Amino acid sequence: MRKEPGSVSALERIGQRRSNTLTSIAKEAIEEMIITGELSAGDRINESALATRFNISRGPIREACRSLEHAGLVRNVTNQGAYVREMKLDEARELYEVRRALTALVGQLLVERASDELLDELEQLVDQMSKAADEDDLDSYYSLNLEFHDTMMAGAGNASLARYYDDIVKQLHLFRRRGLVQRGNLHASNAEHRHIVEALLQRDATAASERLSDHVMAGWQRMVEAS
Amino acid sequence: MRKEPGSVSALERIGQRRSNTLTSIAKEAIEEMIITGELSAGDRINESALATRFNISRGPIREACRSLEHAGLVRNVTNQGAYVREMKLDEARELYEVRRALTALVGQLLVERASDELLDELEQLVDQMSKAADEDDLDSYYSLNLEFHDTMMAGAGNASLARYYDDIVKQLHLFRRRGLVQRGNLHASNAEHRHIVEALLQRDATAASERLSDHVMAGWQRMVEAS
DNA sequence: AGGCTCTATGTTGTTAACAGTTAACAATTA
DNA sequence: TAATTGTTAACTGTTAACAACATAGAGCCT
Repeated sequence: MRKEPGSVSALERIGQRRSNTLTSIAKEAIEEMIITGELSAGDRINESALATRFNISRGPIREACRSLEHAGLVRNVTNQGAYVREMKLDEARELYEVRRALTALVGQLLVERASDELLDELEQLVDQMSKAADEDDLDSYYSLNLEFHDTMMAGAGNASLARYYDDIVKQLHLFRRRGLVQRGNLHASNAEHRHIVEALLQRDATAASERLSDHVMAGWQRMVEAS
Repeated sequence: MRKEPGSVSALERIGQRRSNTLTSIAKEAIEEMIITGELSAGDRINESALATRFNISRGPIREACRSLEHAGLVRNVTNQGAYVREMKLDEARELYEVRRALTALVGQLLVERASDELLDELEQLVDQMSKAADEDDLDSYYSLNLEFHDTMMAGAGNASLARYYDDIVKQLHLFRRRGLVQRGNLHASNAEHRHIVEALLQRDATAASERLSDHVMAGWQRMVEAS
């Protein structure tokens, strides 16, 4: 078997496999296609087409789809194939409710377990986000926001929780009503962040979980209103 | 077109044939083997052996294992195969924390959405459990307890939440320190149930979620202490 | 004995081919 | 024209075979 020069990134990774199996590579590739929107909700996933595109056989792709099915990103219909899951409004609301509960738990755990250094870090991130908001730098705000939530999740020290949370966030990408964060909402959103960090600094579990809960639901409102 | 006596089930049979792919059958079979303990934590799942045992080929079994991997019941190691997941104490504690958060959410949702009829039903179940506890009828208590929690979950009206909850409960079967409910604990456990229903009847969201939360963690304590 | 290489065997990863189903389209009929 | 019926092409479900890898054990050396 020889390597062709102009191959896509996925193809390259297939070439240099040793620890990674084709299934896991296919899974990540398809997952990324879904999250980036290259495949959008309702689209059919053609096994043969994907297989030839990746220069592999259908087996690994079928396995990947099974995994993604349980992750809620793909829907398998017998004799008809795999479709990218369509996320209705009600389903998204359901997921946001679960997200809210998990986020509240993060708050409780952080109050118990967060080191002072981690809280410092969170404060700094809020400051940086404030600056980004002032400058209307949406990209920076977006990635800082991600880092803020990742830092909190890491501090909670519960890997299962983190996995479920990631799962839900990925599924919510299927509910695209555009605009993740609207311009005018940046300061409002960050005010909530600051409020959250204050509760954490005071080691107030009730306040922390309540404010995180509110933050999630406010995000839901912002998303829905930006229809 | 006339209706034949036996043709009523034709549509059903077609529907079953549609939904029953070998993969889904294998998945349910393996899942059951894991939950019942026929396969216990750490056991290796031999694809070929299972395939010959089920009289099918390895393909569907591999797909089933991929699905179960994402469900947290199976662990896949490259070039080495699938193992039944081993659940360490810390992982079980993590899952119980998530379970606690989800259960608290059930309480909040029930306060908002539960019909009076459903609350009646819950009250009756508590009474029946009390009777079963008096008679030391462990089996009855066990199934009533299941029904109690299922009823609450159904009343919460959130299918995603229910799926995640089920997932977690299935995983926790891998953490077998025997004794699900100890004899002496039946009345204690049911007192918590009654306490929960009271909060629901008063439509007190805070109390309901707090008591459900406590109930889960008490269950964890009972399980750990029954080492 | 203890440790090493090397072979043999079984198991997994991957592929290709076959069989059954679906869906779209052409052909037929009224 | 509209509806129904063949017909075909494409796709999925499943299987069987091949290649790559891992493990256990025999034999060998020190």
